[in-house]
Amino acid sequence: MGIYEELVARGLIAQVTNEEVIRDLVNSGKAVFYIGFDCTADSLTAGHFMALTLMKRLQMAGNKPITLIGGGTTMIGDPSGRTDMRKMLTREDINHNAECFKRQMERFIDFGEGKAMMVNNADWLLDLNYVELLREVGTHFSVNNMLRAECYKQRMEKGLSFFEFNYMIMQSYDFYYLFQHYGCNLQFGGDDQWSNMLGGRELIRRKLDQEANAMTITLLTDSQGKKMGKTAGNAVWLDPNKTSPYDFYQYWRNVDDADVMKCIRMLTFLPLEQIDEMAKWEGSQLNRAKEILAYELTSLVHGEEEAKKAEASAKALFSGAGSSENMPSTELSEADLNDGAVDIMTLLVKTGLCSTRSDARRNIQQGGVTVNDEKVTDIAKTYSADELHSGLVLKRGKKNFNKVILK
RNA sequence: GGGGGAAUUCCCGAGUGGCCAAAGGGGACAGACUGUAAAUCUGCUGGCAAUGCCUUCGGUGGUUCGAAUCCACCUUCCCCCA
Repeated sequence: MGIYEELVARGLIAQVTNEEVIRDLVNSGKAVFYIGFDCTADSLTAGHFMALTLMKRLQMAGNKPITLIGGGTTMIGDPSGRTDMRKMLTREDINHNAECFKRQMERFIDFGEGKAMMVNNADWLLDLNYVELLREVGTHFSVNNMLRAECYKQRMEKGLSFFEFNYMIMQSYDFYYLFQHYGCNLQFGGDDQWSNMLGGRELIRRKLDQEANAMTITLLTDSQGKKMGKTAGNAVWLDPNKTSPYDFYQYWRNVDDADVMKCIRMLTFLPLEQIDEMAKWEGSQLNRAKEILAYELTSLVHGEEEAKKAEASAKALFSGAGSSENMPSTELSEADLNDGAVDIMTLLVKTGLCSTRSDARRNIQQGGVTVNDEKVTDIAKTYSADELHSGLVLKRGKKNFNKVILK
């Protein structure tokens, strides 16, 4: 089985421009492909993760990945699939974010001699001359066609500025540029990028009369059709300082039954035979599958050691087995004490378990808070320095823990 | 360029002078049930030194005892005509 067939079996491929050509290219290791990443934040997210693993899979099959950092395109912001304009970022922010991306990507992709490349489209996009670009590139785009593109559909109702409308042209230009300078013959991207990618393919055909291809990756959605990799609108980050390995682990540990196998298939590197075997599991057995998913992904992103720690903490918290030493914790100092003690609401807020004191009060009143496995019912309950010295395990709800300790 | 409309809390959306921290829905959170799942039911959802006080209805200023609600200007967006 070639790598292309494996990608299909894993359900990773959404759309392709020319299946035969793409299959031959990747299976023979002759693809030079790129995926673009716009640096809208200072860390990659779980959403980017699938693209990174795809790069890795293809690289392992002998193909050459080009990771494109969108230092230029981020100046505009992709309107695809969005109902409002992105916040404009300054050049400094973008450069900073690009640096962060770079460091994270190096964990996944082997950038050794000739094995992969990293480029930044700021290098060619920012110096483009407007009138020249219009003459060279603009003539090849039909506004009529662009307006029909799926990626602008939503925006036709809410409004779309000319500024953002140009995003497609920038991305198309990237492909054209990489094709010419680095022999890049394939572009990959999220399924929401399809029209942008076709734009590039079309530009290459019109200007150079040559064929370049594009393939989109299935968007990882949950059983309700929502994009995965987000909790309450917040991204699940790959940066351990923004999303701790424990939280990362928990995110995957908690996916719906309906989504586990899909995630395992699409995101992990486990052999397909093993996955097919697991696909037969049912009911509470799926819990085991979730543990595997969470462990595998945490291990890929944060390393085996962190994955083991996260798993051990989870076991300690949920089943009583294992140690609590790796649980998220908060250190207090004497300065946090008031008359030698701290009240429960302060603790909940200090540990980040509750966002405000009101929030803490509500949680206590609804019976959602325990300390060392004892339910707290009094919002004025206080804990002495002695108790704090030996450490208290605070729990909000069923899944949120934090150990407070007074130094 | 001309004409019309809109901006409300996390989101959608009601509210057109005091009864408004603001209906309803969604989401989030907590409880029950479970398998750290889903579905269902219940509660809850601005903040605080809390039978009260403070901040919030695009922005600034004004009218009024009192403004999300009225007036002026500004900003942004949408629709129609050019």
